[in-house]
Amino acid sequence: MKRPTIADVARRAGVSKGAVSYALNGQPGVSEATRQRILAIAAEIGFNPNRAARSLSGATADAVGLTLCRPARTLGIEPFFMELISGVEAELSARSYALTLQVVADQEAEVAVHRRWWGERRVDGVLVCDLRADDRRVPVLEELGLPAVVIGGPGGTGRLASVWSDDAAALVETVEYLVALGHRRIARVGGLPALLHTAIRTEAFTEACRRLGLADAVTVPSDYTGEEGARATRRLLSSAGRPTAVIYDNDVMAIAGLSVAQEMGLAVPGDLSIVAWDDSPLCQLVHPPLTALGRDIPAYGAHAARQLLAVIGGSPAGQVQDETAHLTPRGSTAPPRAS
Amino acid sequence: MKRPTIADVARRAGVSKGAVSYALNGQPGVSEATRQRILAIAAEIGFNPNRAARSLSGATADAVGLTLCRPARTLGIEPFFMELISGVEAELSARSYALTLQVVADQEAEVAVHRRWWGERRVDGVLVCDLRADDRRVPVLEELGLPAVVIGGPGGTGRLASVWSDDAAALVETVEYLVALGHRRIARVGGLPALLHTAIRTEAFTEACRRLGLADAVTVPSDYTGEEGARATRRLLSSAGRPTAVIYDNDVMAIAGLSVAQEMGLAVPGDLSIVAWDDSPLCQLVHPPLTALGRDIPAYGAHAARQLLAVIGGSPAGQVQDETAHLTPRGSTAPPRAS
DNA sequence: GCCGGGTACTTAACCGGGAAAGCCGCCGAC
DNA sequence: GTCGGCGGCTTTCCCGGTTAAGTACCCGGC
Repeated sequence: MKRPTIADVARRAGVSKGAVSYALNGQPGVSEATRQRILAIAAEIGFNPNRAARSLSGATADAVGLTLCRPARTLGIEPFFMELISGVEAELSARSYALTLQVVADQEAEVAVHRRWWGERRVDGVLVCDLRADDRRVPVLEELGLPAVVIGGPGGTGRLASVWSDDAAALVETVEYLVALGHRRIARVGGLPALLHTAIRTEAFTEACRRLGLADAVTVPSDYTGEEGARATRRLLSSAGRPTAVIYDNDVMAIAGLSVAQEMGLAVPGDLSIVAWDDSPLCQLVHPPLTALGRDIPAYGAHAARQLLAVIGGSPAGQVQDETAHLTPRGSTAPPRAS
Repeated sequence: MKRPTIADVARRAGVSKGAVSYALNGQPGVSEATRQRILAIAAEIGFNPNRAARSLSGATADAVGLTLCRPARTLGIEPFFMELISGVEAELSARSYALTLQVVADQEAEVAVHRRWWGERRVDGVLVCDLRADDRRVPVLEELGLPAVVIGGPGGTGRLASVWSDDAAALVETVEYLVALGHRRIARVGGLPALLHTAIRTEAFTEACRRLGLADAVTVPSDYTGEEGARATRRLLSSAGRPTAVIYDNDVMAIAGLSVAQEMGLAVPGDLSIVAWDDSPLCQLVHPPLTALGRDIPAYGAHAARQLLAVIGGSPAGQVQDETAHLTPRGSTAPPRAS
């Protein structure tokens, strides 16, 4: 089945391909009658302009790129990315932009992909996830002049646009809530230490605990997997002066932590309160349901996509603050049992 | 920052762009010395051939498409798709193919996307998920002649290539295992009834139960969400002659079912055995850990991608059978308590 | 009756590669 | 010494759109 070109439409309409181009793109230069005739013929034979030809003369690829730098296992287990992609996609497809996805092994590979995409003009811009401290992708993107929106921050995004959420505020709110319940020994199981938002959360946690006069604010680093979350929890719960509340940097680790507590004979929330970051439906499926810090991730993705399209369109790079995660108290948090 | 073209390389090398093209593509027609000089210059100035220009003359987009037709919420919660994408991506990026992703609302939209992609030559082929009985996408793809690989089956794929896994065999194995443990009342919480693999599983379940002489093989339809899984479980466990074992079509529903059982005061596995389909890490995070039917999903995706590249390359469309899911017994299954 | 100006087109150049065809100089064969 | 053939290029055209520049025609005004 061969695909019709603009020349086929032109021939059927008895006009030149220039006229067809004007008609299809809503440009002046053809009469209304001719325009309608051309549109009808194009629809009838199922004409779609060849994207390559259009890109070649127009210099726009009508596609944006997203690279994911996580191993397959943690990519699958975290609802975050798929929800983010849904949101990004909803925004992009409404404007007929395509999303090109690439899973990479490390930042080196990611930078190489960015360079290639830009050189090939395969994408008009990229979305950047998992920002790190002194992220090497930022200077490269600035140097290339490749439109980009960083999903994360604040800070560390150079002159690039970004969409960020105030994780520090959310964490402070959580610590204050736990302290209000009567907790004095609060620990945290953090995400990958290399990621900037982990550092931001750790800093905020430490600071909030000090301000509220809590003894030691332990953060155990982890990698978002259930195994690591379980291991970290075991370590915390086995220590002398074990915490009465633990905050987890994602829901999977929180669920693993809940299991460990139960396996060690500790009642949740009686002996241990648990708070999860990322309020996926999983939090409501376990017993007790988890108190969680949640926000609208698809909307986050949609905002990032919208901002990227704006940057591609020439708008100045801004730092857009998205909704702050809010705490939904459920059955996993309660005042600590008097000991 | 402007991007170098083949003409820039040619000028620097003091040859024509034809010569550069031959040199870069490993064609005969240039001396080895010239080829090396051109390659060095291209690398030095960071030349990448413009993908649009190459597509325009070569008629290949070097990209494949994947459409996902699920609401954002269930997309996020199911590790399946993200793992599948990881596998697809690994295979594609090894061959420098890009993956273009689109999330659509329904099959109508999906067909429209396929037509557009093909007309625009944006992709060289597509992967098709969530096959339905009498799937309307199949005849359209056949008519368009768009290379495609269906992820699912067997059956219903027309003349399209497919990669499938023998869900019926896996389900039979599971039923036989439960019967061997002593269960006589087994129920199932199924996935979306419209999906072909749900129908295949339901058919196999009913047939296996009849063959083994089990009274009634109830399948309660659901939609893969935890809420629906919980509701279905409540219904099953409230009925007279309630089942002693339940098989769930995904792990999220199984976890929800486990919660419901515990909330109703039933011991798992003492009063109720639970088997989950899709053995994600979540299955090992709950108490008791779930007996699950698992297989290597990234590999499944990689096989599909490899087959699609073969079909694009002109190989005849074949039906490739992938690994059958295997049962990993864990703590959620045991002989039923004598009642 | 001729000119100016707008409308409705056509023509042709261009985007950046790929590749067929052409050209030139050199070598060996007869 | 002349011709064929080949290596190593260059020239040219092509892919399928967009768009600047050109053209034919019509209409109104003076």
